[in-house]
Amino acid sequence: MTRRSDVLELAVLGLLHDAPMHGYELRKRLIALLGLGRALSYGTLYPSLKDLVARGYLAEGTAERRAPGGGFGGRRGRIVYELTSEGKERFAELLGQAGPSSWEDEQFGVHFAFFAQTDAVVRLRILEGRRSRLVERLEQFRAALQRTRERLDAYTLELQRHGLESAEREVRWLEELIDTERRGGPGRPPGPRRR
Amino acid sequence: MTRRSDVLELAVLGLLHDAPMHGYELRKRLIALLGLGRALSYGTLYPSLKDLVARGYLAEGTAERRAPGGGFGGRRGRIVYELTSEGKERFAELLGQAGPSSWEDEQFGVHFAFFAQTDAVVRLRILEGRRSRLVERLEQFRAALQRTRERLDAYTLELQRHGLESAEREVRWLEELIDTERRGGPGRPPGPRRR
DNA sequence: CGTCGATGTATCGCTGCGATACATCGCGGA
DNA sequence: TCCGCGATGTATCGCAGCGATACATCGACG
Repeated sequence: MTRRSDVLELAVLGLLHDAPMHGYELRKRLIALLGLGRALSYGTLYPSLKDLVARGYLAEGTAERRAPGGGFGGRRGRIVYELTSEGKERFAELLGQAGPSSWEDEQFGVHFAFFAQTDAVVRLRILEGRRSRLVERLEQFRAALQRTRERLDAYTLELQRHGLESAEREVRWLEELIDTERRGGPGRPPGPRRR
Repeated sequence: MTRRSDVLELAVLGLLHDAPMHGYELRKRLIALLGLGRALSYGTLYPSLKDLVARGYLAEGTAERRAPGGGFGGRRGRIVYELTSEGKERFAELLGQAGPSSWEDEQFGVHFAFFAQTDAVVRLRILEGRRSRLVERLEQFRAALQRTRERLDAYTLELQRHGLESAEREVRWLEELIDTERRGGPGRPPGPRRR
């Protein structure tokens, strides 16, 4: 499962939790947040927003935007989306989940992005789940490589080597994060942090 | 542009260039080749194969596979796909192209995978195109980060930092490849290579 | 005053992904 | 002996969502 819209639900709720926004702005933030190379399409975003409104998690507000000269002016004003209280509950609920879906590729990024608002126990569970997921993939990959090594030309071999190295580095990064997490996390250690 | 099927066209042609294969096997190889985390669906592969057959690049051969005991046995035998001579020409044509599409994310991987069969000039052009594409992305990313740095919490910051570092490493990798390429490439220096 | 690029909302066609169905094979265990 | 199960294998269907496009307003710049 884990449709694109699932990722979107958490991300949108999270972004709007900080401040109300309209679609265009939301889209830019989402792309930055998710590190999407491929741009997120409006054909994905707007239907998703409509769905969230229909489910009662978002409210649409129309911000007046009239031409200084007046007249009838601003037809088609911008639409500002805002979290309802149900939306806030839903966000908290999603943040509390730490199942397999939380550490699949795309979901992980979003969950991580909101770690500052996430419970420490959940954070750790997600990081560890993600790590074992990656390690598992790594094993499989190494095994496959082993089986076909002698059949490969220099370029293919280099490509595989590079892929393997990236994956290993990813695991090491996670391990450091887990370690930091266990001794208090980067966010809020006992003493208050500056700004 | 650059639909999934475009990537598939080159990849399929390239894999079948080495040896005829049936769909199931082809799919496994494609996934390994493209480093696809998300599995390539048959709903993508089979229609694509049909299209290639219709365009005359592939020929379908049915390999008999009857039960030892005989009988009517092998209904629905496996279908072996094989490159036609037009297919070979098409493959060579695609390998010779070095346009922007060759160094976009997914296309680049496939092109790289067949570098051993690619002309040295084209190889270099693709590598350099890819590099400047990545550098460009990097710049944008850095600028965006600069603009929002102080608004970010520790976790988001760490995520961005990690993304940036990965991208930088990717560029360095490409630079090494370009360098190697300029002094003769890993594949075929003057002397002949074993096997 | 014109126009150009950024901001902004919205929809439509078609690609291709996930799920599923169906069939045969070799294997290990009751 | 034969049953079940997982791997091998071909095939299609629903529908999510991506790319393209249309349309409108804005500020900036010459």
